[in-house]
Amino acid sequence: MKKQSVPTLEDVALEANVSTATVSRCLNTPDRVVEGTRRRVLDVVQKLGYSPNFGARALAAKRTNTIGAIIPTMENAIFARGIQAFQEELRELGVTLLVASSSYQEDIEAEQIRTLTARGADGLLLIGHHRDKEIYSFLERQGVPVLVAWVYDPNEPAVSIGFDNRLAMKELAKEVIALGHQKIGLISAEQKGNDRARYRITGVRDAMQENGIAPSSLRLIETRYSIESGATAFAELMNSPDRPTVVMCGNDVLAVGASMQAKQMGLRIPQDISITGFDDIELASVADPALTTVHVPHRKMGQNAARMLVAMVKEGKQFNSTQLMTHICIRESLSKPPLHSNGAVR
Amino acid sequence: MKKQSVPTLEDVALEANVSTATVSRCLNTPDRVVEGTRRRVLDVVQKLGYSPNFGARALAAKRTNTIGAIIPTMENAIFARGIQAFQEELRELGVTLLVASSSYQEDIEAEQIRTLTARGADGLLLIGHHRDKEIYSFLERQGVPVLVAWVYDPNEPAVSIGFDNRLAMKELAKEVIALGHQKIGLISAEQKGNDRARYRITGVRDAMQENGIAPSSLRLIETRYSIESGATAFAELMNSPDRPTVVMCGNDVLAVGASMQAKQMGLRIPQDISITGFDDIELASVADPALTTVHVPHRKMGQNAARMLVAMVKEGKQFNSTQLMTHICIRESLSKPPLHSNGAVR
DNA sequence: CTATAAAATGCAAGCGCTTACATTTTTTGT
DNA sequence: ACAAAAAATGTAAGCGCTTGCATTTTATAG
Repeated sequence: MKKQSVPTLEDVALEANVSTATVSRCLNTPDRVVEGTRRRVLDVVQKLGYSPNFGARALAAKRTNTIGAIIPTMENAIFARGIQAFQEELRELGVTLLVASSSYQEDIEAEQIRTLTARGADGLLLIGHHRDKEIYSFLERQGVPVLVAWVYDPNEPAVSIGFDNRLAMKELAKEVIALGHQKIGLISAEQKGNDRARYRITGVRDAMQENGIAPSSLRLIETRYSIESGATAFAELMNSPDRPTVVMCGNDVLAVGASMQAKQMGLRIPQDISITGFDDIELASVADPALTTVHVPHRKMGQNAARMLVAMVKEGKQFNSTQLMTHICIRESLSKPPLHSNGAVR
Repeated sequence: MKKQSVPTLEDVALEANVSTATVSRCLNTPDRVVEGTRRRVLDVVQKLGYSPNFGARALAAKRTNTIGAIIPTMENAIFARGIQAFQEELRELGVTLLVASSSYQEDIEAEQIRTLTARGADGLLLIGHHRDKEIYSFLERQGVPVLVAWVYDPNEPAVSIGFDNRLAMKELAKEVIALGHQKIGLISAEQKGNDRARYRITGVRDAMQENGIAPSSLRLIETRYSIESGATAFAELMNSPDRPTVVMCGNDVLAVGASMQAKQMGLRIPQDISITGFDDIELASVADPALTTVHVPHRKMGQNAARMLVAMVKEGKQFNSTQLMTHICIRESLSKPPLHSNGAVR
């Protein structure tokens, strides 16, 4: 007949005829216990199917070997690869990852931060700098180190690992402009609470300014990240008077949506309309035509983030923000504007 | 000067001039505390930035209001929508979701199950039935209810919510065969440890058998779930002698990969080759041509799963497995086989 | 073989919270 | 206005684990 309740350290200790302290040591610092005892204890652990209670452990030891990450969404691939790499590296380091998503909503993010902190996350990975000051001070008070990813901005107080979104987008925009495009459409995520989106928009504006293109030549649409909304936004852009000759998108998902819509409208890419993305996720290279986009070193970012954060947590190490480089990925969806492209069709 | 350490219940109690019990009640059962006291306490909570320690709470209360889910991958959209809905519904019910991914590896899944259990997950959502018996008995011993999703199989001991993968795929295959296809290619996920994949393959086989098609007419390739591997597998299928006239795919991601590869090879879909998917994720309807696939009610599954699991946890309720219906989504990527399609091209 | 250092183990005090039960305060009925 | 019932609050016992310190055992040296 099975024991009714979950076995505890004490059950193991009793059965193995040692003290709870010894059992604990067998589990946490096995080399402080002599071979024979250890084997005996571990056998009992096995036999009883003992599994330590996390809450009690966290309470007593004041650390959890857990790191939390809060990403805006799990619904598309944008964060998937980076987080996957992050998780893999953490595993190597013996740390568990807890992921939560905020649906791009600040209040939900704040709640998730509290939840993960209360659950004893030793450190937190957050996306982007933008959030209430109060959250940062809360985390500081709790003694939970934070690493911001997906952006690099040395002027922000929080330490970050990522890339210069503004610069990356600016480089791409310069490329676009160099090809002769003067009227630029831009489909972006909503700027509110999303500094990556803001940086990228600024990047386009900067490139335009540097090339003497009037800011009014930019058609900006903000929408949520999904293939479908990319398609809708694209249609809107195309149906406006004085339509752009290129549609730059805040990420690859939007760009794929735009691209599908273009085909649907009978527009050839890039002959009739150029489209660019951002991120270089798998989708970008398999899309037809393959997307010109900005390559982001997601895996590298995830790996480094893991190492940094663990060092911050375990050794109290301080880091400076780390910049990773992006590069432009020229593929088929971008070319010169069509010759007589001054205005709407017909 | 700020307090050095994280404030505890006791700090709040002292400052508010009440007992810790009262503070605890203010937080957990506010209606058992009189208005004035409550306000005073909550003010102090606010002021001190107090946040309850999860471990201590779990330890004392023996529940965590947390549910864990372990999905095979976060890398693509297959599970995203269902899990998103699951999470949203849980939020409504005041329960937090913890997600972990197993990378389709049994041992990692087992580890994650232990981790989440030790962390005090009150219940677990798992994908598919297939896993070591020992894991089930472990969970039973720990008193952690499990709900299996993405499959419906009343013959399995674990209670599940999902659809009949075999039947769904069989229906689609029957449709395919009815159009005249005799040589069928099938790109599947690896069967090992993935009962959904196995069920789906069986579905195709069943449909073939019912229609008197020799089992040898099935070309099966197992590969991992990614656009790229879908493309590779498709190429392999096309380059084999006696190539199929239709390529059925274990999911939409593979199908999109196949579709891209087809275009690359100059094959028209569906005139030269038909392709089908499974899941009906967003990608399927925006793909060009739009994918004929099996629609799975992901959101509904997620929602119901949340309600069931919470009822199991909170009220100890027992459920029978629940079947959700899928339906075939006929779109453009499937048609009759080309007229003279007996063998390789040329 | 004994003295001493080192290694192994045990003891017991919390970690921060919830909750049954005890006590005090407020409300209600007459 | 007073007793009894109800509501609010306090007291204190754990929940299961880690860990500093004390004690016992084993290894090492003379």
